[in-house]
Amino acid sequence: MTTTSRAGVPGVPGGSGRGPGRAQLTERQEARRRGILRATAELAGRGGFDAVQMRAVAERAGVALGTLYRYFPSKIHLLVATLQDQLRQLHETLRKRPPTAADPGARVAQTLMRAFRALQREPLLADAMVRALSFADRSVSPEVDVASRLTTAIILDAMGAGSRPTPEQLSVVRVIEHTWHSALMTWLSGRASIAQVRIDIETVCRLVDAAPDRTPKPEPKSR
Amino acid sequence: MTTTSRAGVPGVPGGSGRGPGRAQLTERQEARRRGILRATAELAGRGGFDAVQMRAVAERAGVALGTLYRYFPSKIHLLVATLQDQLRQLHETLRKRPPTAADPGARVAQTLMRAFRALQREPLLADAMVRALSFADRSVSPEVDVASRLTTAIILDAMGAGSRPTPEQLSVVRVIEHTWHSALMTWLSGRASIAQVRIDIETVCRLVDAAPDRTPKPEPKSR
DNA sequence: CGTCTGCCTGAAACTTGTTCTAGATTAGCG
DNA sequence: CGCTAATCTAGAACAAGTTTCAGGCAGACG
Repeated sequence: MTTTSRAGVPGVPGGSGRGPGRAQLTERQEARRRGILRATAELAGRGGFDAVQMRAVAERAGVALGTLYRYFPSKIHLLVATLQDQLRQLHETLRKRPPTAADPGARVAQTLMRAFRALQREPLLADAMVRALSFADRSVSPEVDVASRLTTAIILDAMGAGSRPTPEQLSVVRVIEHTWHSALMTWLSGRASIAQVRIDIETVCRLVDAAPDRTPKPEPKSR
Repeated sequence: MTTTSRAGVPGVPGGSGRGPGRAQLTERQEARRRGILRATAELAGRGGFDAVQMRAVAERAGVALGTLYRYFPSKIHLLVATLQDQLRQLHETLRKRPPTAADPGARVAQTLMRAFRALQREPLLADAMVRALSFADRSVSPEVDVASRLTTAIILDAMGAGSRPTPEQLSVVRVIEHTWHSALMTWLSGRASIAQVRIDIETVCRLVDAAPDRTPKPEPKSR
């Protein structure tokens, strides 16, 4: 249970003797991986977290159960990878059609509400991904971190914070992210309405305009 | 799967023909319930979420597995009930020694940091409770709602918002709660440091002092 | 061409949450 | 006291995530 990552044992298919960095997959392997993620998204979209059953994913993707586990060491890893996929798509879309509001805070709110509407179109898929994200333990930290960084990038883009956000701004972004995830969860579990989620998002986004774009104090902190 | 709550079938021991409200338990049953919760907290404190295994809880509490399930219809229910317990204790403690800071926002931050330090003393118990809370689906909504209301009450107390908080204040409290839960999760999964959690809490608490204590419109709400 | 190493398959096994069943106990009540 | 309904116990059974194993296949390399 929660074996974390094994040392030298092949984790991802191609991850044995290759370089220590990103394991790079062959053509067929890349296709297999995509097929697994597609099967996952389909199942999740139809029945939410519970419908994403490892045997079902393997069968639908046309791979053996053991192979599925070789690509994704747990159901949580699988769903977090799916989330990463969706976030990358969203980031792409947003890059093409950026938010239009004047204030940075309003732009962030607009962006998040757009994402929220996208999730409302596939509530069961959203359920699966968000539940996985919040259930993830330490063994999934690296993957969750990637997802978190993607979300941060999306919010920073909306703020127009440029390439060097202040620590102040980063704190605000973290708080926005916290609110976003948690508000989403309350909506998914039926304890908050869509309107309430909007209010929460707008409330927390007020912090953005209160945070200075560039702090006028150039003192370097020692960590 | 996720059978939600059955209609007339006995859910809690005493919940068959009695009044429609809270099922009230006999002496022995109340003791049994407490014993189960104690066993749960002990196991959680020693090994976190994974160590709270239903068979182990039943054995340690000296009840049969079926009985455990009669009292708490799932592992998640069990852990959320444990959380409710802890929140009630915390609320009690805080009532005796309220935060001392001058500004409402600072008082809230002080209160949450005190709670955070308490959790740091039992990180594995915290892990179990928070993971359960965030993994809870619709079938646990009522119980999660109780926990949420307890948290809200604690924060409102710290704000000194009196008995009639404004909708504005309630939104801010919800956002604080979101941040609190999510920041806790990032800490528990090792993706954020204690210092970072403090910063996030302090950041979000800035919203408190920006929200009006009493809106200048004295219209009474019907409710 | 033959071999070798690593990847993939199919299937069984194991773990833990959850459900079910049959019988023993208990509590309330006439 | 004896009856009845609810509760509790022990244990099997089931479901889904995860692990393991024996063997097949394919490309790399001599």
